[in-house]
Amino acid sequence: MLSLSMENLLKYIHSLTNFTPDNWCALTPALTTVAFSKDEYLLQAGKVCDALFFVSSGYCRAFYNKDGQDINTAFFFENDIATNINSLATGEKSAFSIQAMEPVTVIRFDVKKLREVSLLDPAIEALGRKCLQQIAAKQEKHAAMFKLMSPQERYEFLEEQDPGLLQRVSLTQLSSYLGVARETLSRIRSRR
Amino acid sequence: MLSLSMENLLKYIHSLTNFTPDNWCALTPALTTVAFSKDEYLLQAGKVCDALFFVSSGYCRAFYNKDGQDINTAFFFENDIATNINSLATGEKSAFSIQAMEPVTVIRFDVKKLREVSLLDPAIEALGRKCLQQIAAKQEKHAAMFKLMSPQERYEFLEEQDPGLLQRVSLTQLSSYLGVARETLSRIRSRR
DNA sequence: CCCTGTTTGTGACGATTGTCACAGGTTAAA
DNA sequence: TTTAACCTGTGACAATCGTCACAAACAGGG
Repeated sequence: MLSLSMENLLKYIHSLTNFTPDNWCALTPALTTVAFSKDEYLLQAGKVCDALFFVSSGYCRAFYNKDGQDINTAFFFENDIATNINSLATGEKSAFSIQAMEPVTVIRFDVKKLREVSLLDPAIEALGRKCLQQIAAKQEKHAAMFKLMSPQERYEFLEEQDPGLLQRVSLTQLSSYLGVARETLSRIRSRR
Repeated sequence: MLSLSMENLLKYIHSLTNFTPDNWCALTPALTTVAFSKDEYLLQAGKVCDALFFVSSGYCRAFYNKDGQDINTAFFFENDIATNINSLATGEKSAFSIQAMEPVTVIRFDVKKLREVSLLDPAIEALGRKCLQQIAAKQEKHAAMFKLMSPQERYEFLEEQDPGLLQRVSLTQLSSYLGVARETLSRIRSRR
């Protein structure tokens, strides 16, 4: 009997790639279900990232700390994958942290074990590539938002593309994600 | 006997992953060497991206067109891989173009053929994943630059991290890459 | 060598945003 | 209910940047 978290993950995997019960069996040794309470860290800046996290419930933020200030660069909701690709690939220390914003349950992919099981089953390698693609695509969208739009346009873009995010993330947290001061975001909201 | 371009590519591949002569033989059917003259398009906005380009000589830019204005989001020099991951993965039309800024020679990876040979040789799938990682890592760096730094800091960051880029890219082209007006970049330069 | 088109530098000015200060609201624990 | 901590709204002001206009420098073709 699968847990609810595992069922969500299985659905997610099937949306990406063909996956047989055998592939699933090969993958499961790399997986563990983990619960984080609010404000706990999934990944701390300065440490090497050695896992991917499939968010099953709750949500997280990724943030850099610049001169004592937090700057959010991503939010991860249900059925998103949170990780630091760079640190994962190179083994360098992570430049940002990932933190639970609510009580969160995730399925943790241990990278070391993932590498082992990838060798045994190429379907897992293929899944890894698909996940990477998803993450890269999400990054590219967010980056394009910054390069092409004014702060106000960025806000309006999110209203269209990701209204759920605006519902769940507080103004203070959202402001740094949009690259503006908290006060400016407050004014953007009030003038509409 | 391998061409110079192919030798460069082989070096690049070996820097990413272990690759046997057999792997190379399996890969070559997906490769062609292509020359572009200055201003020619490797990829046009509105068309679906069906290839990756390994830049062997010369350099290219990726740019969005917003309200008639070009906004550069990446430059690809020798031994970089230029493509649109999103369009490649989803089959959607590309939102940006890739254009030769000098006479350019590339090795073109045909995606359709790449998918065929990946099935035959898992080492090619693994190479694909490594390339994706590289591209995603590069994207993440550039995005972080935008989210964490002021225009002046971005310029100074490039001076440190990528001085070659500043040497080869004209002020006008560079300004949109840094997210500032041409005049502002000129002033940033003059006040140092 | 000159001419033409393109690129770069600079001044003036207005618009947008960040910063600082503080007031009103909300939430959760005592 | 009260209190304290936190989040949000708002005004004033300074700093930064974009826009417009034009001059200077540069590059390539005749």
